[in-house]
Amino acid sequence: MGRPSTPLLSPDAIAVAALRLVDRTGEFTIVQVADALGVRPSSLYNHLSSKAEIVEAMRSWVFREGSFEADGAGTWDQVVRTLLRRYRDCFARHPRLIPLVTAYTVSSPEVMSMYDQLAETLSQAGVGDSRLLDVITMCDSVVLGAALDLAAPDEVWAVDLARSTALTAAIREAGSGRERADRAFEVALDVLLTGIASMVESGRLGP
Amino acid sequence: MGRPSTPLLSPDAIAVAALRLVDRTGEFTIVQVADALGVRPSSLYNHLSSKAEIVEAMRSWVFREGSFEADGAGTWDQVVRTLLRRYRDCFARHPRLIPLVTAYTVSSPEVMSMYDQLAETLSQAGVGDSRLLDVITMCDSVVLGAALDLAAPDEVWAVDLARSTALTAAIREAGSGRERADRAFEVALDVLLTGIASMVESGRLGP
DNA sequence: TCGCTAAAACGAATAAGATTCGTTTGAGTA
DNA sequence: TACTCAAACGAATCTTATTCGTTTTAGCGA
Repeated sequence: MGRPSTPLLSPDAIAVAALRLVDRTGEFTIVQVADALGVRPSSLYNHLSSKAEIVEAMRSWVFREGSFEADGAGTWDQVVRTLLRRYRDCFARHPRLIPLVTAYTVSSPEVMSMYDQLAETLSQAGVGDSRLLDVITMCDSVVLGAALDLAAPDEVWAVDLARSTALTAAIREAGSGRERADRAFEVALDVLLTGIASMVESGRLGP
Repeated sequence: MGRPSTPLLSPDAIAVAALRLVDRTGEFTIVQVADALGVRPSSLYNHLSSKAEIVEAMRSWVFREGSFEADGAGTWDQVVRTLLRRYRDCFARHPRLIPLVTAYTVSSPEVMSMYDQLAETLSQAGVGDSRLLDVITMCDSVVLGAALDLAAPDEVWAVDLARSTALTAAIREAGSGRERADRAFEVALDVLLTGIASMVESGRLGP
């Protein structure tokens, strides 16, 4: 015991270990994380000072894993689509983490940089300053909502809960699980961008 | 002590007491709820069998508080707007509850009935069965996202975190707090319904 | 009206979990 | 070589949820 020649722990190492537990079981405890790292629980506090900070470290790690660098290519709506897909992908890789991180909703720096690119792109597309933040907020809503959808159990869309014929038919038509959620997100992107384009054109998102 | 002539507790009474705590402090413990009701903690377990069930009871109560009965009047898009506004209003009345209930995302019966009305309305508006659930999912995303936005601290949109001039300007233009979130939601409804209408018209949401 | 059952409260005990703190060892540095 | 600080440990603590057995009494059938 005592200080080891090479450190056993680091915020990232802790985040990754915790993330593995969350991916597998949907939750984690300090003891479990410590065990996974071959270390005593109290040792974690030399690197992160609360369980909430571990969750933050997980969020940060997950967003660093996915890249938000603009590849700038294509029309404005293609750029927006790409950015939002990448954003959602970060969540999609770790669905069980979603309930933990949406409970706080603190935007990490990585996400802020995506907001920046979103702002530039939408602004050039003709969205006025006075509505820009509202539109960005909606983009964020769509992604976060899609993430929650991803985390939700399938039984949310159980046929027997539907009363109307329309909903019953809709549920039957739709697939299930991941594929359903993926398709729904793509449709949401279509609706979102069609709506923005149409409103810009008619001047309703002007300055 | 012993069984009282008139019961001190009920799931609703517990939910309301817990909700008051959440509204005030953002969290609750079993002991606090029991204290508020003038009762011992273990007594709660005669009515609800876990803390998670208390959260469920709160969710249920909050949705019963708001009414989703269709007033059927107006064009299809007015009906959808009304439904989604009421849905969001349920969350908006108790912003601090949002992080607790979005962590689970189990749809209560009350919400299912709203889905039914949404399905009927959108179906008659021309959304095909094969895309209907996707569109409903998006509506849900927009509302849940807006709810999370409502629960988020204002500093999410801190000017000094923005790097691009577009985002900086946008943040300056936007107000703050509740009014900002409310306006963003209205814009989101505009974009959402404009997008749906446009896609229906061009046949991209057909059967 | 009597007696049975089960509801609804209590109180004590348990157990899990996060967090603190003092201690130990060894790495890096003046 | 000595000093300092980082990083691990282990024990202790404190908060919370939850369980279980007990008590009292309401409601109900005979």
